[in-house]
Formats: sequence, C-alpha cells, structure tokens
Amino acid sequence: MWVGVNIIGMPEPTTRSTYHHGDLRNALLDAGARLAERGGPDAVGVRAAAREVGVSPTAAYRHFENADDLLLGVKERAFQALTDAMRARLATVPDTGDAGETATRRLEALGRAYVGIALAEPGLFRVAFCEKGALPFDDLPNALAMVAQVMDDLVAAGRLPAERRPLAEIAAWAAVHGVARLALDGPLANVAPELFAASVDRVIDMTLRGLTGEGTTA
Amino acid sequence: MWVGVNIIGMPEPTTRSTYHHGDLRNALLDAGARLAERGGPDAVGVRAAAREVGVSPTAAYRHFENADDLLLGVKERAFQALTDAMRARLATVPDTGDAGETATRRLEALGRAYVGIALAEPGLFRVAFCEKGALPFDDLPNALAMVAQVMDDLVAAGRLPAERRPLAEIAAWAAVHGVARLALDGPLANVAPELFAASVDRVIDMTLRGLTGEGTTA
DNA sequence: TGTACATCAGTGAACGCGCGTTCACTGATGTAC
DNA sequence: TGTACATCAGTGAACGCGCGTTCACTGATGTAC
Repeated sequence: MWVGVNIIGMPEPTTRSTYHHGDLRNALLDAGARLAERGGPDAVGVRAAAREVGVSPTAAYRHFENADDLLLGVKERAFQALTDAMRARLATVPDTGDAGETATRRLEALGRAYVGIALAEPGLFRVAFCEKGALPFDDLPNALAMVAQVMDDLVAAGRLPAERRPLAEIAAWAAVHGVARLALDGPLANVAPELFAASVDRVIDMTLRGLTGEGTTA
Repeated sequence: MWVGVNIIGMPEPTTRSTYHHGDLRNALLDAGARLAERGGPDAVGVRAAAREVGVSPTAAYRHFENADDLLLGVKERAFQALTDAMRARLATVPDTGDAGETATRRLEALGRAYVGIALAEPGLFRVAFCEKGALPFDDLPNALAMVAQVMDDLVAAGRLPAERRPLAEIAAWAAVHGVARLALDGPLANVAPELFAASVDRVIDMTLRGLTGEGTTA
C-alpha cells in the first residue's frame, strides 16, 4: 500500500494509491520466503502469499502459472539465502599461514555453518529441500563451488589425495546434510543439546578424517 | 467387509456382516502405511485411511485421538518396516573368517541397504522422517542396535579406536541419511544414475575411512 | 438357560476451513497519430 | 502537445475440493441376575 509521501530518492516515480503494484512478482516471492521461514513448504501458497502482500489471489496468476510455480520460485530464493549465509560464515575463517591448515579449517567451518544455518532457519531449509520442484543439479554452482574450492585447496596442499578428490564435496555435503535433517525432523530432534553438539563434532571429525586422514584435534 | 463364508481355520469367530470390525485400529494403521507408501506424509489422513478400510471417518476417532495421533502410529509402523528391511539385508552378509573384515563389510552393507531402502520406499521413508510427531530418541533401540553392534565389533577387532567409538553409529547414520535425502528431495534427484551410484560409493568410502582409517577397496 | 440392559463400536449427515483456480470485470498505463 | 485506444495489471465473487472434526444416532456385544 503506497501512500503518496514520495520520499526523496525513492525509485517509485509518482504517487500511487492502488493497482499496478510495480514489482508484484518479487513481492510475492519475498512474501513466500517469509511464509517459508515461518511454516515451511506447507505454508507457501498462492492465497497466503497474496494475502501477505495485500493483493487479491487472482493477481498472483499474472506472475505465476500455478502454485507449484510459485513454490519453485520461493525454493530458489530459499536456496540462495542459505548459500549467502554459508558464504558469510566462510568469510570469517582467517587465513593461517599454512594453506593445508586453512583449507581444513574452512571445510570444518563450512560443515558447522551448514548445520547451524539449517537449525537457525528450519523453514527455509525445509523449503530448499522439499520434495516438490526439485532443482536441477546444475542450478547449484554457487553452493557447491564453495566446497569444491576448498576441496581443490586440500588437494593442492597435499591433504587430500587426488584420486579421492572426485565427488568429495558431495560426500561431505551428505554428511552434514544428514545430521541437519536428523536434527530437524528425525530422532535427533529433542535430544539433549550436549548430545547433539557431540554428534555434530563426531560427524565433522569423521568427514575430515575420511577425506584427509586427519580428524579434528579434539 | 466380511461375508459369512467362514473359512476353516480363520480366527474370526462367526459370521459377520457389518459393524464391529474386530481390529479396526490395526486395519487403519495398515491402511495408513499403504497411503504412506503411495503418497508420503501428506497422503496419510483420517478420511483417507477410513476410506481405504471401507469405514466411516468417524469410526477412526474411536481408535485415534486425532489426525496427528494416526500419523504418529503410521510413522512407527513405517520406521519398523524400514528397520526390518535393514535387518533382512544385514543377514545376507556372510561371515568371513576375519572378525574385523566381517564387521567392516557389515557396516558397508548397512550403509548401502539404508540408501537402497530409502529409494525403494520413498513414501515410507518420508513418513518415518517427517516433521510431525518426531519419535523420541529412545524409541529406536532396534534401528540403532544393529549399527551399534557392528561398531562394537569393529572396536573388538581393533579396527575402530575405542576413543572414537562414542557416537560412531550416529555419524555413520548421518552420512547415509544425507545421501538418501539428497537423492529423494534434493539436488541429487534427477542426476545420472552412474553419478549417483558413484556418490554413494564416495560417501561409504568416506565413512569407513573416517571411522576405521581404511576405505573401500575400489 | 433366558432375559434386561449397559456399553461398545460403528453410521451418516453436517459444520467450517483454507486451498487452487477461473470468471467477467475495471482502473491505470503507454503508445500511435 | 493532445487524444483515442490497445494493453496491462489489478479486483471481487464464485466454484469445487478434501480435509478434520462433531453431532445425534443405532446395531451388536457382553454381562448381571
């Protein structure tokens, strides 16, 4: 709902009361993402998103073919949000002098970030990995690129044998994805926090050790 | 619907036309499991289960408090079915003379069985690990006991250092659970079969190596 | 052994809900002349 | 620069659907005497 205040510097051209939202598609996707945060895949729908934006349900059909189409869009947004959060966390890992050490710590940080973000944003995580509208594998260069880079660094530093390089990112991904899901929907929910923390440590250690031969120092 | 044929040896006492099903609770759970197989968590409901059994929806409320209660029951059944399938697969692993070798092969077999069963019964798997009605951790002694036993065998055979024994079953579980879910709902769906098979191999190898220090022979 | 009666385990109709989707429509926008 | 008009992007009412759940009910069963 625009009231005609027209703050200087706003991109909106003129006063606008109703009709012609301007960027309804994106507004609906944002609304969908908010719904996803709050209620997961089941909460994302045409009517709910339209209600959230303050527009009639019919309006959404100007921008999305149907409900699945909307969900797919929201899914991409959710995936992007999770990827961005990963990248932010990765950026905080300092560069020790040692390339191998740095790469190892980065891999560990990525793993912990993955689990942490999944638990911090369960709704987005569930939407990103819900059954409907599976993203094609090729759509995730960003997400996988971070891990792939770290794996390459490990190989370059001699910490990961080249013959075990292929698919290493997928193996590591699977491990942390598994704990995350077990903690969200599985039997690891409602478990004592210390037990869960120890489980994550164990997974990270197993993953590092399984790839590089050396686990965490703990 | 019973017609009064009364086959010799049937546990049903006498002719019965309608009313008093006899074991409606179990019939509804079975129906729920069938619905789960076909359509996952969303397909499991009071009306659908009653319809499947051939009974009015109201009748279900004699046996279940509400829809969530039914789902919880079906979830337990799904979990049990998956566990049974795991046990059956485990039983096919031959005992080589070497205890350590046998335990290692068993662990690998369990991992492959887990992924295979998840893909063979996606509906049951999704119900077993759906958000609603998370089973308490203590409810899975059966499922975890198999893995725990193998881990104990590995320790006894000197293949798994005792200090890394704690939570080893959870770490291994997480890894295979992760690939399974990525293949069901994630970006590993729709991937070339060879790539997926190689990914599973990679996860198994990483898991074995991360625990025992030795991977698969491939 | 027979009968009255409480209890059990079903029926069928109805309620409200939120959903996806379609219909005919109308106000706002942009463009050709 | 002004105007006619096509097109665009919304509205509001309505549809049918399947769901969970509740109501008053009734046929079948088991038990006390």
